[in-house]
Amino acid sequence: MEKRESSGGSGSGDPEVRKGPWTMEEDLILINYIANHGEGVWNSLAKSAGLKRTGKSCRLRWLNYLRPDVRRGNITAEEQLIIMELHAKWGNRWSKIAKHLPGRTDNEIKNFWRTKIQKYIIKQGETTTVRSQSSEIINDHATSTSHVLNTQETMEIYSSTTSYQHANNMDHQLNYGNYVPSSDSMMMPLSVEQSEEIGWTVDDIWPMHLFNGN
DNA sequence: AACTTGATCAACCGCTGACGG
DNA sequence: TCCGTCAGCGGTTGATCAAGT
Repeated sequence: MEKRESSGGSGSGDPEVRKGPWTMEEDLILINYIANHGEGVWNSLAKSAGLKRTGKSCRLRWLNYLRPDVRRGNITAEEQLIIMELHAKWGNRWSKIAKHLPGRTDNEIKNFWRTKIQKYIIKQGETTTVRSQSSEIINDHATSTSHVLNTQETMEIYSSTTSYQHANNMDHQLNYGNYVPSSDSMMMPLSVEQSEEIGWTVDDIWPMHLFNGN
């Protein structure tokens, strides 16, 4: 990795371009700048803000982490159902899937799929018929009733398909955390507990940026 | 307690399509 | 039409942490 600067014309030739994890200071600069000037052309934004980052990096950081409407924390059972259903329909169109999960990013959904679901499916061996099959069943449950599924029910649905028959084994891997059945559960805000173990979080930054004036 | 292994996720890379000159 | 720039997307990597031995 890191053999050369980013492609696609969005990279700068600047040898001083910073890479790697973002610092709190960088986050603050980016948040403040966007709060004052809005999102714009990312390359010029990065320069104007005084960040030694590529526009691409700034955009990614903003979209995946700093945006105020980014919802962090565990993927709920309901969200998982949606992900599986849409993935069955569209495949790896993560951004498209993410549009149906308010507050979730394509990166997050992609990671979730790869680390949880795909791994499980690979274990089961086959995939193709699985998706449509589970999708149909999920559709039945999700659209024909107003009832919101809880974790147990979600797993039962998966278990009812031949290929997801061991899905109960996922239970210990999938941490549904504070899933709260609600007609609007997709919009449930992130709880404090969900991010408390990180040294600093976006929650720390947003109030700070407000106090920074502007 | 020390080491190994596996899981998670932020961030990067490379590609593609849209758009404007 | 061609070319350069940019945003956006999907795949991949690597750091970190937790669990297991």
